[in-house]
Amino acid sequence: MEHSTSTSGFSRHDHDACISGAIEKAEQHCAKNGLQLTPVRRRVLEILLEAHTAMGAYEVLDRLAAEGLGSKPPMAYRALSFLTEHGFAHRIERLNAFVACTHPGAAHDPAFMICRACGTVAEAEAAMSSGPLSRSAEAAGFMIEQTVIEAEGLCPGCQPGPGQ
Amino acid sequence: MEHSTSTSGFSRHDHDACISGAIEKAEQHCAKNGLQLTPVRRRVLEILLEAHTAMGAYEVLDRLAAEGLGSKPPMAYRALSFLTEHGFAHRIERLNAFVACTHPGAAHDPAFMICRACGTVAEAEAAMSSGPLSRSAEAAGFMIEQTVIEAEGLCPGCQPGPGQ
DNA sequence: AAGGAGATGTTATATCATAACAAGAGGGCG
DNA sequence: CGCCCTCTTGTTATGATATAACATCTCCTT
Repeated sequence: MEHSTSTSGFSRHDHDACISGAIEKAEQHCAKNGLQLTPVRRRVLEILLEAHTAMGAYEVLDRLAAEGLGSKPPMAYRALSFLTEHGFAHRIERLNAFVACTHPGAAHDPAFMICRACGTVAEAEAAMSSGPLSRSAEAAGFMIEQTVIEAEGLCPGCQPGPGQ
Repeated sequence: MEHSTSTSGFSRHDHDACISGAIEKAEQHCAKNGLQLTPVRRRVLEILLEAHTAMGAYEVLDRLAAEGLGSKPPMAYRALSFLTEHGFAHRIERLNAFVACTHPGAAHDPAFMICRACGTVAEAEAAMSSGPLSRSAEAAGFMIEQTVIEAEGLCPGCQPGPGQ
């Protein structure tokens, strides 16, 4: 497996297209599965997509409140739950924060690279079935249901070195 | 502990020896590196080792308070910080909880298997350098400093099926 | 119109974590 | 010894994250 495009979070890209594309995919997925992408949910997804970085629930809530879409914690948490349950966003445990999924719809076992300097979060495929953890689990007889795989470090743009 | 063995790390082992061994290793490491394994720190490590499962900071604090070793959150958090900073314990991000390290001293990049039924946490070597995340990071030019690898699922003893 | 399912709005509270400052213990050294 | 320095402990207060519980509303179905 090789798909360097899945790690494009650190490279330049057409951000408007990336946002509208993700929204469109979410709409299609909801239409197909009888889910409601309500105004609040849609707006939260847009907010996450625009940020292109992990945002805390209260940070999202502040934006919602500023737009009159809700002012109490459950409003943000419920929208974020909906988005994460249906694969439109992911929770980053390390940061207690949320990030829009960069390739929604595709069944995946996500892994994240978090830049500690600029806060950018890039998503990659974990392909757990081939990893060392999977082998440990098999050896121990452990049945994996969900995985959290998060790497923290420096993205290419934030690394020191010649030319910086 | 009333029993010298228990089912942990998903397999039976001599729990008393596992505790005393870990404490001894911690003492040696501290002596060698000029660190102070004070009564509170030592007791918190023992508590984590006895539990052999992830414990929340306030759960640890309750135990400390019952023993007159401290009653305010910073007491527990400071001891836990010391233990995690020096590799005697690990934080489980998924659970906002802490677990004693099962093989302290060895340089490692830990991975965890968390049983959602019984709460047991087993530690495995992640061997990140050989995993898919490492390849994605290399492809993206991302410099990994720390990793969080946590699998949630069912341990052998909690899986449904014949004979259970 | 009645009823159900899902979504929203609100109150209150639970849970997890740290900033900031005061005070003690112990060592090194003039 | 007396002073200073560092580390640790003790305490107050607050910040940050998250959810339980219940009332209401909308829309669809019957």
